[in-house]
Amino acid sequence: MISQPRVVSRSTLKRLPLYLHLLEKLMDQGVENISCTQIAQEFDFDPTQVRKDLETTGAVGTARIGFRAATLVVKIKEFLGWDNAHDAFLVGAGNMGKALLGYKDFEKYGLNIVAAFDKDARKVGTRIFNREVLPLAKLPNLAGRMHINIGIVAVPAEYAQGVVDLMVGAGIRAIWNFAPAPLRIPEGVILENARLTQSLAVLTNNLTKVLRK
Amino acid sequence: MISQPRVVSRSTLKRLPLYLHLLEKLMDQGVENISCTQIAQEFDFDPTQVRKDLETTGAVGTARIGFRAATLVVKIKEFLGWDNAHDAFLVGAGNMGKALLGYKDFEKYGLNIVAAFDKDARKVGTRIFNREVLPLAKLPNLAGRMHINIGIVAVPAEYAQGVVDLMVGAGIRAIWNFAPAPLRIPEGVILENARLTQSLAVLTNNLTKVLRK
DNA sequence: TAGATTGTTAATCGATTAACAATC
DNA sequence: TAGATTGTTAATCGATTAACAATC
Repeated sequence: MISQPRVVSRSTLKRLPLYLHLLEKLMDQGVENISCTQIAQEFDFDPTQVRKDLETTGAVGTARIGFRAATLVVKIKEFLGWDNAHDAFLVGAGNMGKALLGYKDFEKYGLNIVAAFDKDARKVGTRIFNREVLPLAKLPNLAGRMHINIGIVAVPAEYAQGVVDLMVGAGIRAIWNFAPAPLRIPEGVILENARLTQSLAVLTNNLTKVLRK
Repeated sequence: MISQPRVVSRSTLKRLPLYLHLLEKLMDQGVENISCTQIAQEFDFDPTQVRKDLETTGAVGTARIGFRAATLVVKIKEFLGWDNAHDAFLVGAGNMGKALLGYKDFEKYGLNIVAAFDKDARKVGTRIFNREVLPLAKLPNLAGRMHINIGIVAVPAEYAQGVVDLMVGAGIRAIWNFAPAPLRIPEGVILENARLTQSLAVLTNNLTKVLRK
C-alpha cells in the first residue's frame, strides 16, 4: 500500500537529489548510517530542515544512530519517482538535445530517452548516442503506441509552443522545457522549465554586486 | 551614480529573466507600454508581485499607463548585470560543454565564453564553435592575464572540485557549475549550481503523483 | 547511565498576497 | 471626470529555524 503523497514544497523537492548524491557517495565509502546533523553540515543547511525533508519521504530514523543510508536512498528515489524508469521523447537534435541524449546519468534518475525527433530532414535518420533521429511527424503516433509520458523540449524558442502542442495532443503528460520561452499548457499537464537563464541571472547579479564593492 | 543594490530574493531574481524575455517579444511586436497586470496575466503571477519585482530594479511606472517596455528592458538588464559583457572560461569540452559553447543566446545575457579547456590531450587543439580548446594547465595564467571573473564547470562530478580549486586559485570570482557534485568554495567566491537533476526531481515527483491517481 | 539524535510542536522569518490611497 | 494602474503599507501564508521531550 502506498502512502498518500502529502503536499511537499518545491524547495524540499530540490534538496532531495542533493542528499541522494551525497548518500550514494558515502555508501561507496562504506558508510552505513548517517545523521541529519552530518548531512546538514555537508550542505550548510539547518539539521531540522534536513530532518523534515527526510520525513516527507517516509524514512524513519533511530535516535543516537541516525538513518540507514541504504534505506534513505530507496525512500528518496521512491519519493522522486526515480525507482521506476520513465520513457521519454526528446524533440530538437541541436546542441542542447545532443547534450541531453549523451547525459548518461539520466538513467540513474529513472529517465530513459528512447527517441529523438527533429523537423530538419538532414538530421532525420542520423543516430545520436545510439538513438535514431525521427521525423517530428511520427511523434504523435509513436507516443501513443509506446505510452510515453514525458516530452523533452530542446528546440529554439520560436518552435517550442508548437512542439508542446504536438506533445500534449499525443497524450504526453509532462513537459521538460529547455527552450527560453513561456509555454502554455492545458490543465492536468505538468510543465517544468529547466531555464539556464534563471540560474545565470542569479550568478551575474551576485557577481555585479561583488565587483561593485 | 549607482543606487545601493538592496537585498533581493532569489525568487525575484529568477522571475526577472522571464519578464525580460516577454518584454523583448512584445517590443518586437511594437508594444510600447505594459502594465504589471498584463505581465502577471501572462505568467499567472500576482500583479503586486510583479510590481515589487520591477521596483527592485529601480524602474518607475506611470499610473493608468504602466511601464515603458524599453525602459524596463534596460533596467532589468542593468540589475542582472547583463548590460556589460562578462568574459568566462569553460572547462570540460564534453557534450554539456559543447552545448554551452553553442548556445548563442548567452551573448544577449552578457555572458561571453572566450575559451574552453580540457585535460584530454585529444580534445586540446580542436575548435568548438570557433573557440580553441586549450590544455587545462594554461587556465591559471590566462585567467589572470585576461581578468576572467566567471568559470563554467562542465566536467564529470569526480573532477569538479579539482577544477573549481584551480579556478579559484586563478582569481576567478564566480563559478557556474553544471556538474552534479557538491562543491566547496572559499568565502567571497560565488557559486551557482545549474543542476538539471533538481529540475528533473520536481518533474518526476509531480508526474508520479498524477499517474498514481 | 549519559548524551546524541530523532520526532514534533512552537516561534520566527521572509515572501506572497490583499487593501487602499495617490495619480495620471 | 472616471477609472485603471502605480506605489506602499498591512495581513497572510508558508518555509525555515528554535526548542524540547522521547528514545536508543
